[in-house]
Amino acid sequence: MTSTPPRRKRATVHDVAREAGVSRGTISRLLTGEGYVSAEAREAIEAAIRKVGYVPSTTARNLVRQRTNAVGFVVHEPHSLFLEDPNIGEILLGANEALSEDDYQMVCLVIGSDRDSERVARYLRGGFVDGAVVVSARAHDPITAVMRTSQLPVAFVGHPPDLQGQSWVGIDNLASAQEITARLLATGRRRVGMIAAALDRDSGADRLAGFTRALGDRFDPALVAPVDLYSYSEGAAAMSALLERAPDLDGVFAASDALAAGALDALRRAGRRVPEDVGLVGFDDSAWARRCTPQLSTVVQPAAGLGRAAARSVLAQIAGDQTEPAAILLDTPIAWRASA
Amino acid sequence: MTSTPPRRKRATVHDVAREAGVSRGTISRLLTGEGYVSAEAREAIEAAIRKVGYVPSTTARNLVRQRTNAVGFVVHEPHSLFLEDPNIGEILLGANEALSEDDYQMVCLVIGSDRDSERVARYLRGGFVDGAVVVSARAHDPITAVMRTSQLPVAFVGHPPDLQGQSWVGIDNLASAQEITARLLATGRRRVGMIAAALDRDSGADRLAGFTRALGDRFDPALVAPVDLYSYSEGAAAMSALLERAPDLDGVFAASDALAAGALDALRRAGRRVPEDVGLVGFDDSAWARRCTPQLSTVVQPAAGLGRAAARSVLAQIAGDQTEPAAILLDTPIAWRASA
DNA sequence: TTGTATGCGTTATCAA
DNA sequence: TTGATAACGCATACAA
Repeated sequence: MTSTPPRRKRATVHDVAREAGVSRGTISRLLTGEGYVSAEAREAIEAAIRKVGYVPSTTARNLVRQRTNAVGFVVHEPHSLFLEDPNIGEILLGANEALSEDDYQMVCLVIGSDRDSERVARYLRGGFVDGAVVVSARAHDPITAVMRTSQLPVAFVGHPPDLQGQSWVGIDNLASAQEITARLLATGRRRVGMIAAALDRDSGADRLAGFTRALGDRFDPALVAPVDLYSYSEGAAAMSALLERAPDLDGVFAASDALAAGALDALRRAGRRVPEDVGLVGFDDSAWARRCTPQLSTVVQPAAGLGRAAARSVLAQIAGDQTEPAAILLDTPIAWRASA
Repeated sequence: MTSTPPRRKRATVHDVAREAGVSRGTISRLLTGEGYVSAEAREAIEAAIRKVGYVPSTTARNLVRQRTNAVGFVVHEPHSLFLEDPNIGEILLGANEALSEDDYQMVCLVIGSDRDSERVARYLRGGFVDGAVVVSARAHDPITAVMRTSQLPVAFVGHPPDLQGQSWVGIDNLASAQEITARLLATGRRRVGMIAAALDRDSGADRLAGFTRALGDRFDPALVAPVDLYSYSEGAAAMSALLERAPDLDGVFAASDALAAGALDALRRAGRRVPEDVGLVGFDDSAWARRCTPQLSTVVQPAAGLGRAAARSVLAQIAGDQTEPAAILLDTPIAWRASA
């Protein structure tokens, strides 16, 4: 035995053909399931395949078929958003499920830097995939432009503001924020604040708008604490700041459950009881919501459903069934628990 | 405007050649940076490329070059492990970073079903990637066998028991579990239990072994509560069960921070103070650890480092720099905080 | 039912 | 410095 393994060259149809004593065409027909292959030919081929250890080259097949049966799942990851956002994992699983049903391979591409961004763009346009699901894109992300100019079927989860003529799926952030705020007000709270986040994305801006609308005349801009990310620590910090500015606060709408969880701890540290002194509601119904004590009242975001819907849209576009760009809105029930 | 967009066929080198009035060879040399192309040729080509909207076909390029400059990142996802395990995200990011530095594209493939498993196997063996990082594989996962028979460069994060002749990176679960248990004992605890998880993986089994070894004669099997997943809810349930069996418990080692967080809540509900009545330590130093009150004392798992090391190993194998299978162990310092 | 020939869009080799 | 031409490994239309 030499120390370097022989690293055999991979076997090709050619090798199988020679071994089985048939032509390459016959083999191809067998593998693609086109039919028209005799029982004896089939057996000879199958034996030969095992013997030479043949595995079809997807690359070559893709080239001639002009499609890959793969769909990209592109996730932007500005500052570990990928880790903090509990929705992305669910969206990914939902998309994978839908693609898997049609025997499409999901390839997840994460963009963590400008360099990644360019490489992913090359990958997408280079014919590696037949379409893409893009999640958590922000305004002016280069990938948005790439998807516009390339002819690739695409569906966005959430819609970056500069979207045009492309499909997206999402929820009605404004309406659901308005609804849960109204519900919080209905418990008798008089001084209600909000921890807003990611105002440069539609989700963030719309949730704030919904909050504002629900409050109407009672809206007080001083009771809004804007932060960058939907994270636990930002929630705690914002809550402390809010309490400092308005000690008489008796209700809070946090733009995500992670923020709410942070806020909850900050409230506890400040000696406020929830829900007795302060009513608290969140958004997402992520794992956070049930983990908190008391459990959070929150807007249920159908994350897996979003992934599925986006994937299905891409598949429909690939199949030619969906030629017009579509906007799909999914329902967002409210889970009313103990925090308000 | 018709309702169906014209969906132009993509331009090829051929088109560019005709437009620029040069041969395909010259274009190829320009694009691949081989040199030997005159200034005027370059300009003509660049103009032509813009005009016809040419984008090189990665598929065709891969076929002739016999490599893709892509590396797979395979993650098994039995029952939403992907969502619960905070390490995977970090590992992924670390791997992506290392691959990105060498201008390799990371493609993340998630296996959520048997069907996925087969498709991913095809994808991997079909020449779609030059190598793969495999994370959280269990014993007898089909993918492990696939990686063995295919000649693909691979590095596992953690090592499934039936690994042979393949590289892996990990931590010394046994030693670090032993160390933190000893440290817990050093605080004067006399009745120390453990919440063990995922005993069918090396990580889970080794952590239990380390715990056992640290306790020596004092080890009492009745104080071990085994669960399936490293999850918050399993931790809470296991802690309750443990308290029922052994009310005099004064110390707990949870096999992960998520478990510890669940245990913490269960302890609190049972009226036990941490760390006064019960000392609690975890494992991972994930976001959970700092989020708990009190913050968890825990073993620091270098998740991003694991991803980087695995990716580097694969890159080295692709480059031919690493011909022998290697086992790489990373350090695991202990973060001693307030929970014990 | 099978074999043959051509094409998929590149890169690489060699003359020119 | 450039241009023809042969791979790369497979699918497929067509002839047998």
